Amino acid sequence: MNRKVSLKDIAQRVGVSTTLVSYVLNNQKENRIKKEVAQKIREVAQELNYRTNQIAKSLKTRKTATLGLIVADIANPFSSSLARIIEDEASRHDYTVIFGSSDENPQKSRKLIDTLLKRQVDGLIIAPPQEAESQIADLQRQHVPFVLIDRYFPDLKTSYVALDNCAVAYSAVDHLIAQGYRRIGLITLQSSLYHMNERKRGYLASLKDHSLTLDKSWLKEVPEEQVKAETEKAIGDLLAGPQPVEALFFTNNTVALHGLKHIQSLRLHVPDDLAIVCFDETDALDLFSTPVTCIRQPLREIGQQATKILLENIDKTSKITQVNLQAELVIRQSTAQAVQRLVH
Amino acid sequence: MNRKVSLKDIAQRVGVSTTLVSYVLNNQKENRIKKEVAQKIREVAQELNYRTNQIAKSLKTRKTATLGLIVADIANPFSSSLARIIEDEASRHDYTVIFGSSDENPQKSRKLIDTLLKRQVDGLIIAPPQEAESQIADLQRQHVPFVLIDRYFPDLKTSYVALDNCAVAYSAVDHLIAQGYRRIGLITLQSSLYHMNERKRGYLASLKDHSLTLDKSWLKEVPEEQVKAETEKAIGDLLAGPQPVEALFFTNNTVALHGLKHIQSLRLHVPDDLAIVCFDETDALDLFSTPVTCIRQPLREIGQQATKILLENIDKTSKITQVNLQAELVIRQSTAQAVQRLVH
DNA sequence: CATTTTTGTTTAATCGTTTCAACGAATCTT
DNA sequence: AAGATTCGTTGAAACGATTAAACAAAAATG
Repeated sequence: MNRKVSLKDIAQRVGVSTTLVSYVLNNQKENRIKKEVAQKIREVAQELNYRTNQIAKSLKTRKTATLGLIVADIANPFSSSLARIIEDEASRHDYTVIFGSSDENPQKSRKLIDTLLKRQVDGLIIAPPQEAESQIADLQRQHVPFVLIDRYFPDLKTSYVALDNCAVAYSAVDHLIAQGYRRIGLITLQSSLYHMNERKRGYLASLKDHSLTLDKSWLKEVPEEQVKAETEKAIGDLLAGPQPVEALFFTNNTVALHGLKHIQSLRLHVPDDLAIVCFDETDALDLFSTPVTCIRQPLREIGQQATKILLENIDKTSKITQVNLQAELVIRQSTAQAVQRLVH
Repeated sequence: MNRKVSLKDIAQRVGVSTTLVSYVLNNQKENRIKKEVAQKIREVAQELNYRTNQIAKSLKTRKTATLGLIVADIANPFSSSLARIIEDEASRHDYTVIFGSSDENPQKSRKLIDTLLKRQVDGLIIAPPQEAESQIADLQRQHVPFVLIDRYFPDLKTSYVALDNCAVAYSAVDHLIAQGYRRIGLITLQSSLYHMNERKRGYLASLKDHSLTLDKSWLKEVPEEQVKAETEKAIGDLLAGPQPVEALFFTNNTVALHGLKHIQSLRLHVPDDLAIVCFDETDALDLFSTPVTCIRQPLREIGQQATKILLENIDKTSKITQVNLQAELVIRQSTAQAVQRLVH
């Protein structure tokens, strides 16, 4: 095919050295270079439709102006919304983003990190899956600039931007109790990840602080591989028997989506038959019959902070920044007073 | 910081040339190289935690093993689902993906294309925005391998993977008519894009073929910038007056989402008060009170075909491949017989 | 006018790979 | 045993940019 236009091509055409062309196109040594020559170089560059070979530039400068982003699944609205924010933030600083989905799988995550580092990304933003602690520790050992988002490992001194998951889960359950609900179920993902367990911890702590007896069977952990089927089963279990739960707390958007679909298909009335709180605010929730009380994560803040911290770590000295953000409990109809419920 | 390990480092450590190290690590000239030396090189590479500098390799080989992906908005589930499929497909061939969102804006799109080409991506997968025809023509002139997805320009002889939008829109309206609906409204985006107009065309053609008089006011085109407010206004208009529409056809997921939310808030009963068909099947639809009849795009097929065509175009001769896929009309409760409706 | 300074430009090394061509040594021909 | 092959390895030139250092030519200085 037709070889791409290089500095050399422009240099030859104008009759100068590539150095000069480089200086002109990078606006360097401006006061030194003759106006007419600079002008001519720019004209020819334009005319030949010259485009910097960023690969060559990167090799020389050891900077790719590229960030690597590893999320659980780019098709999940949580990940893709975050990706969009990070893209915009990166772009404002003339960085581009290479991404990959780990599927919550540590092998994939390791492979992705390797691929991205081979490509010499300047830094990484990672939502690490389970059992990725050693990979992250490796990164640190190799002095790779990175920031964790959404999840982190409390035993590792790394930069991260995450929520105070325990606190917001606590407040959600608090709210349910204040609304008069007593038998409150939790449906969460079976996971060793800290952030998920923090959500569980918040739930348990709230129940305990209100001296509510906890029925162990109210806490359902569904395996990652069978979310839909297992969530449906969990709901069935929680509603069966003489003492069904009065409220349900879903700890992430996947569980929530499947759960709500199932509740819909069971023709349960929310909140009359069952009150609902969801972690994560997604577009989908708006179509549910009853407006759903949910925990709104400050996605913009997470994405922007993560990018900011990473960029700082890239061109300055590497210091560790840990950001814990507050999430907001958005109260809607799905957790209306249990009293009202009785009036019905 | 600590410089990265290079071939040279391994070569020095083993006491051979970088050439030999390169051969060994790339599994070349295997029959020529002494087993023990190869073994030793591999050991040292492992020990030093060597990672190919893909940038240097790319400069030399003129291949980056990277695809550029330009979508309208990675945060939109349509785009992100497609992105995920393309990611997987690319990854199977050891390619990675750099992405960018154009926001339906030709300036952004042009800038993105430029950025990605500077980074020497081997090819592009693009969902082009309005007024991007000239950019695409430029790409063609520069012999850049690319494939358009979702949208294309009928006047341009380029590779693309898209739907037969007219046909599936026609069949959707056909279905509504068969179900007994006569006054059928369309809410679409104001756009010069061919695929959007094809959807409109299918709607009009179906009405015409069934000799239904078309009230011009049934066709609402909402501007991209004010989708929510304008969609709500359009629904208001269509339902006002003595002859409100009996059915509504939304031509994309954004309009559909806002539309359904509004219908929900108006406490309209679907399909009794209003039948609904949506373009695009998204998770969100499942939470709507009535299961929604919708047009399911073969996303996997689109993503896989696009990637396949692009990869073929990259390493072989460039030929133009145009793929028109059929979409599926998934019939659900939201378009139940109008007869049933009257029985109520 | 000789010297220094400034101006405008170029030479050449470098980034970390790949890969062709060349090489000496060992082995095979005949 | 001399020449031709094969074996195992290396030298060196790319790829396309950046950039420190060098360099003439012109201008300023005393």
